[in-house]
Amino acid sequence: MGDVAARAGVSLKSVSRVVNAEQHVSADLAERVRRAITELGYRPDRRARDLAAAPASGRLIGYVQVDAANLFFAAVYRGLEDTTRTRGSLIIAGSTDADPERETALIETLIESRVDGLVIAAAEGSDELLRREIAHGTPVVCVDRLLANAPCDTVVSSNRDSTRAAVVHLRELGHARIAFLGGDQRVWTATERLAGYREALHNTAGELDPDLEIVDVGDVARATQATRRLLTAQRAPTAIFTAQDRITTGTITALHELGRQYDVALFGFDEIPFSEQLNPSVSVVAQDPYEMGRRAGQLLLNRLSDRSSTTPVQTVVEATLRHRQSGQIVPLAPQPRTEGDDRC
Amino acid sequence: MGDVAARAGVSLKSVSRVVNAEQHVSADLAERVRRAITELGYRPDRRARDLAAAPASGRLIGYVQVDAANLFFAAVYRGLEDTTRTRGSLIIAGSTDADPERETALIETLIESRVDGLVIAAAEGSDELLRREIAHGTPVVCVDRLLANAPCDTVVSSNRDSTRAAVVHLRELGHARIAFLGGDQRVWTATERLAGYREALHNTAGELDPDLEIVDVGDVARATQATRRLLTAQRAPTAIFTAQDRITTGTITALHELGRQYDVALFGFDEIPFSEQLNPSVSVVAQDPYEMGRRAGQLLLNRLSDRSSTTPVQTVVEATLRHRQSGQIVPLAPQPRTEGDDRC
DNA sequence: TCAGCTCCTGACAGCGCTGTCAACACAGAT
DNA sequence: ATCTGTGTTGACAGCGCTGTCAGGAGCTGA
Repeated sequence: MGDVAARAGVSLKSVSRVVNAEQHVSADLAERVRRAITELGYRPDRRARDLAAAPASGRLIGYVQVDAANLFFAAVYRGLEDTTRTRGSLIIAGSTDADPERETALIETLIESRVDGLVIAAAEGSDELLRREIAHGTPVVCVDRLLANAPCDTVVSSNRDSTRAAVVHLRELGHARIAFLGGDQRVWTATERLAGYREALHNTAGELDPDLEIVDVGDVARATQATRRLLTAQRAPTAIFTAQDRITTGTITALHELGRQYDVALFGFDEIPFSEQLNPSVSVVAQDPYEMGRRAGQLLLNRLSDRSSTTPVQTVVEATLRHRQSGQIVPLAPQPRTEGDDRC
Repeated sequence: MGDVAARAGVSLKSVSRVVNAEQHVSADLAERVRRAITELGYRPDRRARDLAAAPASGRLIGYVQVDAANLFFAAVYRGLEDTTRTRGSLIIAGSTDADPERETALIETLIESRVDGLVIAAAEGSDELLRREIAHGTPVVCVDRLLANAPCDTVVSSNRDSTRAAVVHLRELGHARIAFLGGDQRVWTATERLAGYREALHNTAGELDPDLEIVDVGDVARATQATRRLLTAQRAPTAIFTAQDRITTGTITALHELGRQYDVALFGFDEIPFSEQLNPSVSVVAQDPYEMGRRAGQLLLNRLSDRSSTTPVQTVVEATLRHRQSGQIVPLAPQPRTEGDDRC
């Protein structure tokens, strides 16, 4: 920057003014500075600018996610990126793999980078650290998770309601025994979905059999295994609700292996690729992660521009029931039924 | 930091020493400083540290990708993240959506953030800017693309060779007319794959019909349409090579629509989700994007630690042919055949 | 006792930029 | 001729930290 100033024969401050397009700069001087800049290939140093300028210009945002290679988190990221780009913000992201230590370390590093805002789409954890940071004045938005006892904006899906709706649908098809395959119950979304399942059975006077509630099968292999066990057991379920994309994948694999894909109904949480092309096509509750990221970005930007308000905003992004073939399969045993089409 | 120093009754420099775990610090002083740090909740400012410290400590890495929500780029990101985390590096990423202007703007912003290294996994573009930056001393690694006339490390897949192998395989099954559906030919990987297709036909004395070479159908909808057109035309192909995951998806959709999925052979480039569960299961050339990201990270770390070497390193990550059902379908018309199983 | 050494500590400049404030030029008004 | 106001410019301090260097304490051996 000094070189530019020297070459243009002006002061440092004048270069700064030109670079920032401030007013009260004569056209002549601006022109000289601009020429010097291109001749020297000068690029301002963002770090120094942020250091010297007033704090929290909203130029750097931290994004904490479970796994960047997971479609859900990648889509949230994209939504966030697209909303915040308009303000010229950059995003520093990191994956935690649901490891609390990694999560804490990552958040600390982001804080040290003096991000102007933090978006957390991650498993539970680091609550204390986050609360301290919020108290310290950094805007934090939680996506797909909660943060108790802190004024923290939140964006979540309609986990419980949508699960309940899907399971009620299976009940209306005549299914008496509906299994639930869910993920790690330490995660809030997982408990919400289980609660939705129970509510559905409760509301429709359905059978609440603990044997049909299988949790902590959050990866493909365990879901495959659990499905096999479920279907080869006595009093096997006639329908399965899978509470997560990886579980849905595992269950589909098992169903195809056993050749049961046409007689066991399946409803999954999370859209999966090729849900339409599979045979039978797969009914799912589709979240909208891109929209969740967009909302998170907007909430963050709002906080950044208006730091006075402290009431946290809770946003629910409605998930959509996508009715396809697998969720329309009716139970094999003769049952009274009110609706439903054939079994493909 | 001043507060910490005051509270501990020491100088700024001593706090700095403790924070950086330098030697020649008495246990007593270190203890006092540490206590003051926790009491005050002090967190060092990474920006200021990087600004004051010697340059290029490899703490910040820029990653330019086409689309963060795309599985390929997300996996590259993950590989990059996992390799560079060991050095305590953070990654700033941005998506370009293959828009050259966005790409240039993004790279410039990253340069202004004084990233210590740059990984570019993107469509072509910004070559001049990158060359300048390389000349300026910033290590740059190109993933899945080339950068001519610059000492730039590169990580690519075996696009041409693997495509050739897959098409040769189809030829050996007896397919005389094999269509090629490819993406934007301004992109290097797309031209490589087309070249591999042509080499395969050439090497096996196959028919090179321009009508069977369809390019610039890089999204699902256009691929679906192109497949329909291809199969309803006279002298329709008996096998299709799709040069990209989105094209493969579109072609599968069309094949299922037309009920032709069992008599038209399909081999795709890029692994797709549920390739095993679809019926017929889908043969693909599987890239290893995570590994590509890992290699890119290693190359970058090497450059960062040894700035002397200037010879660029070219890395090819071998793609794998995953033979499944769709690529084993033999042509309908009676043909001499040497191998292959039934048509599902 | 004192040079010569190691170990520890702090003063100070400076990284590259921006905010503040003062200075100056020149217009129009008195 | 003097005053006020507006537009333009630069000097300088300081953002939060680290590198350099000098100085003091404490130990060794002569």
